Amino acid sequence: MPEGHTIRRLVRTHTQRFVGSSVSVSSPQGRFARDAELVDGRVLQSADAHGKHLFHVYADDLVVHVHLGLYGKFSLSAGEVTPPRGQVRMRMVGPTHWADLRGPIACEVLTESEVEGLRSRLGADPLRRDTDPETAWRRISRSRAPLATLLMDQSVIAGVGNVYRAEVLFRHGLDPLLPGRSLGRERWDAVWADLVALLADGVRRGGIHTVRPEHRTGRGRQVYVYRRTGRPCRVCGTEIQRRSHASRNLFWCATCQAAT
DNA sequence: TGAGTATGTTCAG
DNA sequence: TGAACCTACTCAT
Repeated sequence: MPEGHTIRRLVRTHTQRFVGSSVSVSSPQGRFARDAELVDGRVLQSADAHGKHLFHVYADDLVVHVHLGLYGKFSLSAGEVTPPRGQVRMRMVGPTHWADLRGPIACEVLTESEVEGLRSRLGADPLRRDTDPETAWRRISRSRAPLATLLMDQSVIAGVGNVYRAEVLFRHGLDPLLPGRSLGRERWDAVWADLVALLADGVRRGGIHTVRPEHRTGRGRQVYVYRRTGRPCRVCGTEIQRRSHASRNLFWCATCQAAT
C-alpha cells in the first residue's frame, strides 16, 4: 500500500542494498531510457523520502525521483539477474541485489534544485525528523475545508493516504466533515502525535495496523473503518459508512465520529 | 479467464 | 468532475 510508510521502507531497503555502490540503471520498457543513461553506472550516494516521493541521490547533483502513484511497485531480488517480465520502467542492478520498478506515476531524473522545488510544495511528513508540524497546523486551523480533505492534501501533510486518513479520524472520534478551523489545538496535537506513531509502526511492520489491543478480533487486517462498509464498528457495533468524497472513498462510523 | 476494484496524482473541460 | 495513467489483487464464473 503506497502511503508514506511504504516509501520509507523502500528508502531503508535501497540504502541497505544499493547505497555506496555503483548501480547499473536501465529502462527495459524504454520510457525512462534517456534519463537512465544520465545515472547509469554512478554511485548511489543516498536514498530519501518526503511523503510519498522517493529520491535516489547520485553523484553530480543527479536525483532519480519516483512516485508510485496508485499502481507502482518495486520488487527486490538477489543473485542472478533475469530478463525483465512485463513493463519494467526502471531496473537497478547493484553488487548483490537488483530491483525492478513497475507502473509508477513518476520516474525521472531531477537536479537537486528541482528536488528542492518539489519538496517546497509538500507539507509536514510525520516520518521526517526535520519536519515542522506547525506548518500543517497553520493551514488546518485557518481552513474551512473538511478534515477529510485536509488530511489527504499532500501540501498540508505529506505521506498520509486514504487508509491512514480514515483510521486516524476514527481513532480520534472526529467527523470527517468537520472543518479544519474547528479542530482545536489540543486535538490537533493528539492527531499529529498519532500519525507519527501510526506511520512509524507501519514502517516497522510493513502494513497498516491501527486497532488498539482491546478492540482486536482474531487475525487479518487490523483496521477500524477502511473498506469495512456495512460491517459492525469494532467499538460500538454501528454499520460502517462509505461515501465518495472528492472522488475518493471515505469510510467512517457515524456513531463514534459524531464529534463536532 | 474475466470483471471489478484499489492505497494517488495530474490535467482537460 | 471525470478521464487517464497502466498494475496487481480478489472474487465470480
